[in-house]
Amino acid sequence: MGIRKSTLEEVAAAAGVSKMTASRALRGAPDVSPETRQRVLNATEQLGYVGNRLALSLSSRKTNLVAVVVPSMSNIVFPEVLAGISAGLEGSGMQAVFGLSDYDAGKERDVIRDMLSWRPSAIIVTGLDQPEDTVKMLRSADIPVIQIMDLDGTPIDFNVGLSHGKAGEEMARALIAAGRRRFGYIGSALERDLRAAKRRAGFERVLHENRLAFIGQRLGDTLSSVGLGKHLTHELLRAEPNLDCIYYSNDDMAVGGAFASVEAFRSDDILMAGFNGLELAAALPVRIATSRSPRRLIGEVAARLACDPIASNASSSSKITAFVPEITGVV
Amino acid sequence: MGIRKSTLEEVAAAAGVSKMTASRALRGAPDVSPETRQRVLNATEQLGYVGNRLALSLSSRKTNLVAVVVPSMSNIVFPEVLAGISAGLEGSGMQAVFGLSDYDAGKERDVIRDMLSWRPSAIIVTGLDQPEDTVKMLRSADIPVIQIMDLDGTPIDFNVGLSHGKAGEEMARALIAAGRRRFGYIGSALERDLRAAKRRAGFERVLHENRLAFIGQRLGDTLSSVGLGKHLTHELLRAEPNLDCIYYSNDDMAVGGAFASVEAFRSDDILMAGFNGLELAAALPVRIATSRSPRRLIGEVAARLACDPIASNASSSSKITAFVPEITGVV
DNA sequence: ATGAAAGCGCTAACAG
DNA sequence: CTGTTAGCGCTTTCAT
Repeated sequence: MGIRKSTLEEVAAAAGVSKMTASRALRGAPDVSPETRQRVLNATEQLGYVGNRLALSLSSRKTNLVAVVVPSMSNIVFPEVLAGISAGLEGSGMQAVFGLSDYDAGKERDVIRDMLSWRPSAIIVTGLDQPEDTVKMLRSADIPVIQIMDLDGTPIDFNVGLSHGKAGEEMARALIAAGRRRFGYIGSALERDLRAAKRRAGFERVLHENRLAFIGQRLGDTLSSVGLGKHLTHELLRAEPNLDCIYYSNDDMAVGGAFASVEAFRSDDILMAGFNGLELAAALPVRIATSRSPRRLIGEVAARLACDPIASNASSSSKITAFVPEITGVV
Repeated sequence: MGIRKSTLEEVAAAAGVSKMTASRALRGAPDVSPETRQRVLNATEQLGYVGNRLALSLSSRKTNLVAVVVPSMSNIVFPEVLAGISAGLEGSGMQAVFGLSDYDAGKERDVIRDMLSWRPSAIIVTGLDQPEDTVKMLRSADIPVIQIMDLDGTPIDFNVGLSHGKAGEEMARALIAAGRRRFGYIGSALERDLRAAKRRAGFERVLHENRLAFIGQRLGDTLSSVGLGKHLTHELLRAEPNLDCIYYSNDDMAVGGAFASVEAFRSDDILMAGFNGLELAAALPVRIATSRSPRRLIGEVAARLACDPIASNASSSSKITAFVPEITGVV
């Protein structure tokens, strides 16, 4: 249904040439006489011809498709990555196809298998923690695999992102240097959001190095959100009133924490620290600390690699592109 | 490159059957002997065979692809629509392909043309204000066209959304009923965000009916954001200190306005009103008014229509699915 | 500069 | 239950 549209053959007939000539004319091949080309173009216009990429790709054995798998759409971070990819692909003739894993390894495997059946020219996946069977599938696809966001692990092929372990460490160092000592932690679904778990681990590592520890914490089990962050913060502040800093699994949660601190009249004596550097966080009436993740840029770089893995790779000589998040708002 | 993988023929050979039998076995056709099926499955496993959907779709003349075009990814609203679509498609065997228009009609046309070349089974586009040539292209694609989000206009085929004109009207009525009289307006890029413009027009219509008008306004020219809303609010409050309510183009801007009101110690005597009903807005330490748009649901309904336009249509008897946003926070 | 033949990997439509 | 014959709409390759 709906797949029935005019074909190259009909265009060719209307223009009084062969399929091949029509094909060449449409693709702008050099060896077609100007008038023939014009006749073909007219016929195309006339019939409202739209090429069939299924046939094109099957025949030419290239799809110009980039498969992209991200865990979620309900946090603005991944849409921004996708926007970056979309921008990075612009003008390259490549098309992105997106799939969602919902932070679920099994679902991720299925989605990847599904996308591979379209024979994409490259695939971009989030994180480095795919189970072995997924990795095997990715390897045997025999196309460039670009793992993004995370750097803590062993990449399959290309890798663009940042070390979340180090991001947690650096944030802890900055906060301790600024004089913070009584830390709490608030996060959620860490068994699914592995990057948030790595940040927490890094943070805790530095606390221990400094003979410190989280005095209290609250862990939600639904996905992170501003409302959840606010709720858990109220709970934690009630249980542990003398914290001077709370580290959150991300900025959404930290913004909720900031709201809670305002409501509890604690915004002056406790600092909330998150991760991502959301636009929103910068506009807040109270200051929060955060590490800015260059997520849009990560998307653009990954897209560039997907377009031309050879050239992009040659120029950088390494298959790993590492970013270091910038810390702001620590006082 | 990369498109070379094992084929059905190889699987069939390895299993000692014909291509057709292998094909039937893999698709779970009823008339294949259990042992034959097992042999085929083994061969599939062995070779790491992944079906080629290009060939499948070309041959069977159906793609199970749903094309989706949204204007942007930088506002959480559209990712949520996509998540809804993704959820609504789950289990149907359909796959969504996304494209971005950047709120640009020309780009939208190109993106749509591009997507149509994949011969999708249905297409979902945002809004009702496509230029004529785009509409013509959509019509001649001869597949279900589902226009989402907006209801104010003439749909091509299916239509799922809400009336933004009425949403603006209702918000104005509610605010006036609550005693608000001195209104300001803050928005941005209204020549591109047509739905925001429709809300503003509806709002203004009701103001006029009540012999009221916007006392002051500020219009940004970049896309809406919390930071922009905050900045423009500070400006407007300085120029017009005695407003008692500001209507914003959406919740992002209104949240910025709420932050500004806190910073200006005006949060008790002025009400900020937006549109969308963001999760964030509900967690704010100050109250804002908003109309909750059922964007995720719109995505799910659209997806269902894309899967089975006949059945879905029969049950509702109409090609239009209208939602009415719920107003909250008006005081 | 143009055309004819072959085939991409799969399924539909018939046989047996 | 299984196999055979034709394509799907395009490009590739080789002629002319």
